[in-house]
Amino acid sequence: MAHSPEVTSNFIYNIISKDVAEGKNGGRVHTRFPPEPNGYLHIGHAKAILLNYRMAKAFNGKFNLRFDDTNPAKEEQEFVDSILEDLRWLGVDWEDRLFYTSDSFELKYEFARRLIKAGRAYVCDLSQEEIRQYRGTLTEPGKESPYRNRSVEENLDLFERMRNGEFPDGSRVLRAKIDMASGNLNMRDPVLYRILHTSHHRTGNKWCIYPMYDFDHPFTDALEGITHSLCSIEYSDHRPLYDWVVANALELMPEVIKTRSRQIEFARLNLTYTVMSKRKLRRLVEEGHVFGWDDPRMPTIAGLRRRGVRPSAIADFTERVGVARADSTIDLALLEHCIRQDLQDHAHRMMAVLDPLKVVITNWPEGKTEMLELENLPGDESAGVRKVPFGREIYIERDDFMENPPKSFHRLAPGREVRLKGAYIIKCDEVIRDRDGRIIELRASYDPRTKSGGDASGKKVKGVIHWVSVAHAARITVRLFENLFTQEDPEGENEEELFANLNPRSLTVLENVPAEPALAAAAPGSRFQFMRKGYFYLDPKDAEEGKIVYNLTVGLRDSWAKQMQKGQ
RNA sequence: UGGGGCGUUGCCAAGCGGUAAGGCACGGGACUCUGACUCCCGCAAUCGCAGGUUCGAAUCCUGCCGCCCCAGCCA
Repeated sequence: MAHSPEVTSNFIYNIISKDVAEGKNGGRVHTRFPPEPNGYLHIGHAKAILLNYRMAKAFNGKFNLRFDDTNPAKEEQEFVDSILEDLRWLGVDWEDRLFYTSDSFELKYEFARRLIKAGRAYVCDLSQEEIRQYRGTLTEPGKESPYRNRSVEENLDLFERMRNGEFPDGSRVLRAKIDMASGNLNMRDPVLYRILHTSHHRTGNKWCIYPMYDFDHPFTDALEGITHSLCSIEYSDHRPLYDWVVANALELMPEVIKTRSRQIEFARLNLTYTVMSKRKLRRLVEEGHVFGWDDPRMPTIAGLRRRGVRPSAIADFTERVGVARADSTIDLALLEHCIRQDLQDHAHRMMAVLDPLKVVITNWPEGKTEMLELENLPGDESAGVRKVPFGREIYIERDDFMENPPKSFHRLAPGREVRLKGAYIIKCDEVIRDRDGRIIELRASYDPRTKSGGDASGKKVKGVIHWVSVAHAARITVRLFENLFTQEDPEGENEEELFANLNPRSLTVLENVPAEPALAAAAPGSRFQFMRKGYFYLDPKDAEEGKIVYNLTVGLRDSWAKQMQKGQ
């Protein structure tokens, strides 16, 4: 079993504990995940999703799913569907609480009206460029809009006419009246509503004004009863505005707003050798560097799923990376470790030879086939056994043979013996070459006394290698993957250089790979360990077209290869 | 020259005034019909730096240094 580490304490858990102990919001805990449907979810989102979900669970609270669809120009149904699929696959449960921020546009409109009546919001006619200029800079205060002191009546009238579609895009906005001299730019009369004559994927053409995130998000949190609104660190600067909106909602909309929601920020996940930015991921897809959002090389949930990673591995990983406020980049090796550990006790062992070299066992009778019994999962009898055909000609991996091996090499070499997994011990007698000197075949002899399970020979060999019978081999396609990026920190690279130097070996397709017959008969979506190679996943998407394609999920650790590398 | 954050081993990360958890990576060894898995052992005289408070500081105070984020009618 994949064992989870002790749930180490984290600062968010500590904050929530304290809030509960103090009886805030009646001691309730209610979290949410608020994706914008404008892209696919990636493993960084998984961290956020599971953090929110776990916090709710840990305190016997609730978890909502809410699509943040305040910008119709960027959002699409395709992404809503993919996000839903990914979340279900991850195993989070929002019960009956699937919401869209657009569900409450009407209430927000009313809230905006009350803000106007309270003299805390106004319609501003400044152009986008003027608003920018009036905002000031990081070091200089802004100046007040000339429209800042319009009467409540005029503001109410103008705002209603904005809603009624009387004004073109960009001509007016609704702004909060806060503080143009604030050191925090977010507080310099932030825009609350803008005019957008764009059809929305849910509300159609009902609205032509749409709320901004900073106005919508805190209100919606409070409306849904969210007690702890977890988000990434770049929103820290927005917290005063978040609090401003929640406080006003509580005061001005007491009939529907009861919760004093609180925002807590944490550092987003970064992984070595991969990018998490939505834009760069989109670029990989749109420029055709990968097959799609679900390409197994992508760090998307869909990509990881298609690679063969199980949700339990992602859950384990997101627990192990921890939660903190410091910027960090997690070593890809940790993810790979979690994936291997998760598959270790589940994936049945099979044999396939990725880089075949033929071996003829000269003392094995021509035409004779023996059905050998192999365990599916050594150490776990409940996983059962299977029959694997063995014959006179077999394939072994080319690198399991060395003509002039160092003494530490435990595999096959001229005059040396090795055990064929689950079969017999063979000795290499002869090396056959083509006219170019390339090794094309080995001749070997087997020792009949050494049959696996009943070896009476007393022989001890160091090496055990996998094999596939030539006469019975099924043929499969195998896809091997390497990182898309060769740089450890691609996010920190110059983007054009980054895309000009993508790893040319990120994908290797091996056709006609000899494999034991069971691999061709497996159900789509099956996961196996190809012995001594790695974990592989029978691609369900290709299976729909009748193709048998195995994707590499993650390779096995290989201390021999590591040793060889060191020697060079 | 403004505001908000962050700095604990190669990478993460506990720690919240009482004398540096854990994981990954790495090195060594055992075991092994997967050079996998598993199991042992090793891996921070020190917590960005410098002062100060204290019997005692990674934890408190002061000052430096370094890194990240913010000037969308994006989220």
